[in-house]
Amino acid sequence: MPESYYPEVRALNLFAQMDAEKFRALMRGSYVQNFPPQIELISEGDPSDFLHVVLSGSVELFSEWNGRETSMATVRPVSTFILAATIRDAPYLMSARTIEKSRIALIPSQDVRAIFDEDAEFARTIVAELAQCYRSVVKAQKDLKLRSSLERLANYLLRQQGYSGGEASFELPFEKRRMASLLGMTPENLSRAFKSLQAYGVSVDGNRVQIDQQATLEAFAKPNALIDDYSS
Amino acid sequence: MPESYYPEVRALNLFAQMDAEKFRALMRGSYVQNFPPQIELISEGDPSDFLHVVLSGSVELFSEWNGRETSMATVRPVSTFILAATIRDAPYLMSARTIEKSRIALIPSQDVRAIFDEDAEFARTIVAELAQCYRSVVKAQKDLKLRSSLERLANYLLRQQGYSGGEASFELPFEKRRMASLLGMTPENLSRAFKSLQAYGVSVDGNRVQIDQQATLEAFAKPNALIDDYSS
DNA sequence: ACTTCCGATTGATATTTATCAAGCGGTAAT
DNA sequence: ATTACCGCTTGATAAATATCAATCGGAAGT
Repeated sequence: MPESYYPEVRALNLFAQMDAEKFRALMRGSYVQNFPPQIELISEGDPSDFLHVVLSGSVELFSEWNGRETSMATVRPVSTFILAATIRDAPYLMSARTIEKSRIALIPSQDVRAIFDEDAEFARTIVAELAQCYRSVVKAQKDLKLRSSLERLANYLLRQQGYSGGEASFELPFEKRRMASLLGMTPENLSRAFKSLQAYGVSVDGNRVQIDQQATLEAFAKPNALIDDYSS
Repeated sequence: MPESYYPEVRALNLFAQMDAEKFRALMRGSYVQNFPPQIELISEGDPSDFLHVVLSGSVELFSEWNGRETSMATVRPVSTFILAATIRDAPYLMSARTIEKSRIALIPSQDVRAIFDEDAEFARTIVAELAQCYRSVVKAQKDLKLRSSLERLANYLLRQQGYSGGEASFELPFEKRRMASLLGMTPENLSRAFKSLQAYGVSVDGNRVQIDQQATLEAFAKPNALIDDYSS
């Protein structure tokens, strides 16, 4: 990786605290690349050669089985993905594709494992990141098993509203078909679900959502920190 | 914790490799306790004061929302639970209750975090265990989102068969109502699903399952290493 | 042996969700 | 400007799943 990229990567939480020498060692075998939209970066089942870090753009993690496909998560800057596979030196459980034009850092998995053993500060950061990822999936699973699709959508909208600054009106971050898959429903049902939420003061125009009766929607959605607060 | 318990805990993967001195330090503030069945050990939302290790018996992890409850996982010896909450010093996302009479080791979370910083070997083991947990939840989520309840049951039976040694006949590890919740369905539908699987050579008598047409069942279930192989 | 209890099962029905088919409406290329 | 495309929406229908009510049957206690 050209040294000009170092500061950008260095600024990430994952690398900010680590020893300068170790950081250089880690960067030496790494790449930063620009990818166009819709490029499949990794395929589930492949060996995990690189830890990936999204620097800009966005990436979708998805999985397939028996001809079906589902969206598992979206990764936005600045986050890693497939950290667990890297650590265990195990095959990827999910595939990844760019949603939009994205810059991705690729760090050889074996270097990550080696530096993990040498740099306690780095080890601590890695384990914190991994624990965070784990908790996110647990929350997603609770969302899936405890809520109907309408309840999932209502809470999803409230979360997005929070990310966007809390205003009554905000933009959905991507296409509705992708949202539907992420929420575990079909695009047709997502349409109908939006319609049903009109009763709670939700209106949609393209990607713009407006929540006119915040309290009413919240009374229906019953958001819960142990499911919906992705920061904790 | 009485020193007589040390060897038993020391034998666990999590502690086997760590420095003797550090191990003693970790044990000094710990407990081993026997619990009767159906005791709620922790409640979701509580602060994570102790890392728990199941030494014998079994524990159910479950979650609640809006008056509904779902089983998230079962923990069997010898495994930890709520490791991620311990590491992040964050509230538990799941509650835990004993299924049967169980012996549980309780290790103060702050000691785990302290020793993590001091003992690189321990850190490596912790991170491997955590990565394993993460991958398990991802597999569970793929199972939920990509498969119908009948397909989930079929694959569940094949996995249980594998754990039991691969014979055509084997025992289900616990009550059907708990299985149903784990698989994301109602007890009524689990009953009906078993009936549907008769067409693929599955018969059930109480907790004993018999698979008469292994190939037929597998052709229907289409088990996949990236979902069903919990060892990788 | 009898009763009580409780999980499992069964049947009838309702709800939720998916599928299929058609049409709408914006965008981009010709 | 026109056309083709594609994602979104809508309606009709089917399939999957849940709910409700009743019964069965084994285990535990009397």
